[in-house]
Amino acid sequence: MNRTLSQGEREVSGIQGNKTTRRKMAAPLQTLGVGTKLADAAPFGGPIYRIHEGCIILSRRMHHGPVQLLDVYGPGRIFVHPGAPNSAEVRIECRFEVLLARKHARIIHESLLENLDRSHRHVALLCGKTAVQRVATMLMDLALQFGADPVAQGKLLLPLTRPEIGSWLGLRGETVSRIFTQLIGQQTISADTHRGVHIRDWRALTLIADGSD
Amino acid sequence: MNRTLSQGEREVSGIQGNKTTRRKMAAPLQTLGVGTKLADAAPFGGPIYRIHEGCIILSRRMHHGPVQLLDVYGPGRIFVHPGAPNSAEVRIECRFEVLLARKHARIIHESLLENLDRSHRHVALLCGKTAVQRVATMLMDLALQFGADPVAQGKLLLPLTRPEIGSWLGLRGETVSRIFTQLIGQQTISADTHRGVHIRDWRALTLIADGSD
DNA sequence: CGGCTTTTTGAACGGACTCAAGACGTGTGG
DNA sequence: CCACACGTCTTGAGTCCGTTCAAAAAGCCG
Repeated sequence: MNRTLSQGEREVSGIQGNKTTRRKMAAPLQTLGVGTKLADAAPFGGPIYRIHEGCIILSRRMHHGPVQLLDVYGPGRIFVHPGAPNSAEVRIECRFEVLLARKHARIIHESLLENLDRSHRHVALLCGKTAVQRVATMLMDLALQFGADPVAQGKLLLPLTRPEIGSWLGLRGETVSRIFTQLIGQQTISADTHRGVHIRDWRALTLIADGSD
Repeated sequence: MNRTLSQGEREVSGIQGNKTTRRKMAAPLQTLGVGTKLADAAPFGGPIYRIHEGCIILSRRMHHGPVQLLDVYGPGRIFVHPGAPNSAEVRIECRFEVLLARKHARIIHESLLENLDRSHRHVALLCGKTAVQRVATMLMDLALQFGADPVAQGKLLLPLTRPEIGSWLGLRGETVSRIFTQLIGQQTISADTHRGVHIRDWRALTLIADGSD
């Protein structure tokens, strides 16, 4: 279900000469290990990745001190590194393909619109939802992104700590913690470790996320 | 300073044949009146506007009821109409130029990144700032967008009602109102009507916006 | 001047925060 | 295998900021 860190063919990275191969071949995948910081790019000219496996988190250093977590990128998403005050970090070992601005213009355009829409939904979440609703929404988002099967009560490995989830959702780590125990108490989710979460009642989660209680 | 509604050459709209004119000519400007709803576009294929004068507000119908205000577009900004659940409305009579996806690909790409960054800053605002900080930040944003001169204590005509400002900032209209009177009380701004605002102390506003008291 | 919408102001309430202690898990070395 | 230490997470009690609900005031336009 969810992609774990270590598996056979890592270190495929480096740019293999693929100029003379037949067109439409599978692009060469690169690999980056956990903790790697993705260097920020020249304004509007940064590299663009399509993530195949793993997880990248995007955050931003704020004016006076704290770090704001902005988004979590999972398999399938296209990551465009924004400019200066942002920084990106690999959280789950990451296999990805580099997209060229010229060649994949349309896909990049569409995924930028998608990311913008995602950010807008996140704004709506911050403006209109309570703490419980936010956590429920986040759990579903991560579960979908990281392939935990909605039906089969798939297990989800959270790529974030409690305070990081809090930063993302506009809450404190303590509040996130309280809500986890609350959700566990009412059998909506269960947890074997702090990071490993089972979604037991998907339907209940959606109801909570929408504020229907 | 700020562009008012009625002035000479309105109704320039409609597409004038400009095929045979010399290249790099000024694109024909279209005009839309206050209250016009911009029809939502086909997925990823909507029209793209560069705003020369006026104001467009972007909002979204939420799942159960309320409307979420997402952004306010002023002169100079490039507006890409997102898909289905979003809607856009002209708030100050608007003169704009239509950009073609093919021809202006680079500019559109850059402005998408800019809008995404803007949305990220807004998320940071919602996560980390208090009500006063939010209102101060918003006032500076609108002042800059609509050309109120920072030095000359320029007047700013708010294109939004109190509840709308509240929706944008994740607050209630009442709270916004309270903070306006508070800012007026401490001489940071002044107001001749509910919509017309003078920024009296720009430096103080920036301090408030950053949370330096 | 009347009727309307928008804004202001007030008092009580509540949800998330703060600060602090305690429990849990995880890795290390004996 | 156990003891210890460290970081993360949990839990509690009190506080604060923004909300809620309601009424009064101020604009706006006929």
